[in-house]
Amino acid sequence: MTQVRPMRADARRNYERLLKVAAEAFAEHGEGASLDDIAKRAGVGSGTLYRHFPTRQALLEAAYVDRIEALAVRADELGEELPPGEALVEWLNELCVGTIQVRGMKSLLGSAVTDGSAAAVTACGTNMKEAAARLVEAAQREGTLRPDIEPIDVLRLAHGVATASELAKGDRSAIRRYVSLLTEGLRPAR
Amino acid sequence: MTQVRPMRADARRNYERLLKVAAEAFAEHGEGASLDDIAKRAGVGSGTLYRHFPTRQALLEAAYVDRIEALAVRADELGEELPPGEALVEWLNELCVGTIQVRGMKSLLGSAVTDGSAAAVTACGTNMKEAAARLVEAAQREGTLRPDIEPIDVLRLAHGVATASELAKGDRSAIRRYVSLLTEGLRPAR
DNA sequence: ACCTGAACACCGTTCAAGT
DNA sequence: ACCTGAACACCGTTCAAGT
Repeated sequence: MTQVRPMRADARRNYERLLKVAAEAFAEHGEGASLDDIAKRAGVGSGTLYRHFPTRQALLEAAYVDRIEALAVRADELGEELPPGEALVEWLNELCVGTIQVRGMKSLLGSAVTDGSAAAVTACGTNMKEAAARLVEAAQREGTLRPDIEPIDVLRLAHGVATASELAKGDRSAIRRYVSLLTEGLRPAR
Repeated sequence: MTQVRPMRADARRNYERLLKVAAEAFAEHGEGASLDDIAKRAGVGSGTLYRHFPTRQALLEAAYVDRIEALAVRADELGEELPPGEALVEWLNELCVGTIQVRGMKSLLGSAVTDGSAAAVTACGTNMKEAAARLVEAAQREGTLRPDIEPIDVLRLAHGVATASELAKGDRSAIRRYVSLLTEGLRPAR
């Protein structure tokens, strides 16, 4: 398939420096961190940043792709350890907490689950959707999840809970309340 | 109290033109609409915009203050027409739908319920929080709402549901599902 | 008292020139 | 093949000059 010729040594060095600096910058200043600043801090011209990462989303995704993959793997682990319903609840918990702790990841998750967005067909989006699908389908077979919920709904709602939690800033009890509310609402009608 | 001297005729004219144009611009381009463009379309210098509305939030709030007030009034109407639990559910429905339909209102609601934000002590924020408090307390007395939920939680969660719904873009059934999930989750534990 | 618009600072993006 | 950084466009914000 897509024959990936190895990068030239300097290109690869720049690519990796950019990723490292970008992760720091997003963590520090949020998803809107200055791209020019990232290039400067990485010691490269701004054009180089654009050559490697044509859009802000591309950089965001590259900087966090390993965390996304870890979350997808975690879904499968939980699916093996716990009954389907509990696995989904626990995964949602970790997903929401993780999304809030790592600034910038929320917007990445968001664009991955936006309908009609070109970014929706990214590796990270597909990864997450497949992971969610496995947990969702198992829980629905078991009867512990509302049957009208689609995998992508779960991801969107996690994004919503993360957004609500951000509004609570320092309030640690709020996020716990919001996640529990989400998982309660996901249970089938009484 | 704050003695409000009437504005000079030209100042008042500009103020009103700015509000009208701003509402249009926010509806068209979202909360990030260009302020310079708003000033130009209103036929005033950019300095005039800043004189009347020192921050983007101030303009946003002024443009939508009537809608916010209508929502607060609506809360009381529903409180008289329906049993407390149903009133809250119906109000949340209208709040979420209204927030999604009017672009720009979501960020206004968001900043109104952000902890530690200076904007939290705005007229619109207090208005909404008081309206929510009346419904929340009544429903909790009735026993149809989880006792650990605070009025501000309800507003933050509505904001979260609106965010999740935005990700679904055109999907009309998604928002219904997300709101129903929120109201289900708000019911006391079984 | 209020308005105007030039001036400034900042940021994203492109591209000609360089290696 | 890749990098650099000047150049451009755009936006928010301030403020001296004008009425």
